Amino acid sequence: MKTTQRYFFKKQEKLKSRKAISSLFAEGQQFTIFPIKVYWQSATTENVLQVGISVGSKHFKKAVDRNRIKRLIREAYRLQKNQLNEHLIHANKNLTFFVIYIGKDLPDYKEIYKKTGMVLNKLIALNHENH
RNA sequence: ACUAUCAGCCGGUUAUCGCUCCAUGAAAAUGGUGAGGAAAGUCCGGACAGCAGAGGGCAGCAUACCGGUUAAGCGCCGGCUUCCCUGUUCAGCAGGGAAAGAGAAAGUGCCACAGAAAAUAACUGUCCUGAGCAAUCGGGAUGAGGGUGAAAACGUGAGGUAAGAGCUCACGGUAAGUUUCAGUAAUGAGGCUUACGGGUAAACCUUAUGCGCUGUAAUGCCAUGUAAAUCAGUGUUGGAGGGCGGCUCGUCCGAAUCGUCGCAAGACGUGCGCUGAAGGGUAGGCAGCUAGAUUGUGUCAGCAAUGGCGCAGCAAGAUAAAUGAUGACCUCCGGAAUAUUAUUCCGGUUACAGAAUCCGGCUUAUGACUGAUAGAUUUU
RNA sequence: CGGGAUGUAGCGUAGCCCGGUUAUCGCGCCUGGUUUGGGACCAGGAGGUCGCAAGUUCGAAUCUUGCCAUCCCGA
Repeated sequence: MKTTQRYFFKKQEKLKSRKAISSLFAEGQQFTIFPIKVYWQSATTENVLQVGISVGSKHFKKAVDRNRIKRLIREAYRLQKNQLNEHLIHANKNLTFFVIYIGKDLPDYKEIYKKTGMVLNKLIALNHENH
């Protein structure tokens, strides 16, 4: 896979199954890098990486703000996920995780980019330990 | 220059990376496509879908000046009446605005405090009269004067009377009935008769008109399931239960029997109906799902809302839910410097806000610019 | 997407149906007393745009309408 310089984020990479999400909340592990909270779960079956993004409607009442935050996180994830993906291919692992924005203020793109990078590094580290 | 209202309008091009859907393709990929005036609130009205449909009565809900408009409406347009403001004038007229604008003269209730009394009025008063030396007390008539209050029993004047009173009369006001004219109608202008009985219906209510219920998480199909399964109660044909969605009348539907014991009545088991318990499965795909009371424009009819006809166009369909990120240039705005035309630099290019079945309205949120109308102040 | 309920002092509540005189109660708060001091107790007091706005009425926490916020239910 030398053509990983392309930064896709296709439908298959989104976490869409209602069942999978509820089991993730029930059984998955979690950590927080403010203002982002992550639930994650890994297994050693197929090589699949799926992610879901959400913003609580308690702090952001308007759909415009929620959509904006989700778009920013998605963009940041898209540009930085390749390292995580390569690591998973090497380890032959399956990872699903769910990102929740728990801050109260509208962030700007640079901050989100930085924090998302930290989250992904932490996920890599955690999976390395587990292995 | 400021404020208010109404109408229009939401920057453009391009590069890199990326997303939804569609088409082509074996695939890689290529091409096309992609959010508003409110997409919002869910306040009205429909379309569409499912369920239920022999009906009567009651209850419930909604609407409430008149006409038009529309698929429909608590919307919109035009008119009427009442009220408010402004101007002119002293009769009203003109302009603007508001109205949940049927009925209080069908009935019931309520009207705090104050006041004699808050709706079959009588504290003080006035008059007549009886008792008494007198002060005063008793009987009757009356509803004019008095203060209170948001509201006080048609108004003014005259007659009348023991004192008074719409008790009578003149003028005026309001309401009801009837009638003439104008108007499609609400209503207006008059005639005649009768009455004068406060407010509140966003208190109960009355009258008239209309109304089945549930909503795309509707609904249909497919997939999944030891599941037409298990346990308990109850009924089994003068009958459990159910429908006509609230109640009732009336009416209709409605289960299956068989075996054993017994002379029979009946008992037990089984099947079926109803109710409940415990438990199991799916919470995934497809359809519904976007071409329609459609959008733009011209013209005709109409005071207008709106409608007819012609021409051109096709304009999101996601489902943990696409329409994004970073730059560049142009345009526009603001500031600073050089400078008076202009150039350079810096900052901004946005408010409210994101489709979720689809339409027509209403309500609410909103920045900049352009145009129109109205208002007031300052400067010249 | 559809449906429903509730907003009253810092907190929890009554009053709302059927409008009326200074808006109720408990905890908390403040002041004073009691105590060596604190707590408890006693006495007194403050604190309310009744979620916001408009309307009906002589008069609105209460009735009506429109907004705002919070909470709940539904395949």
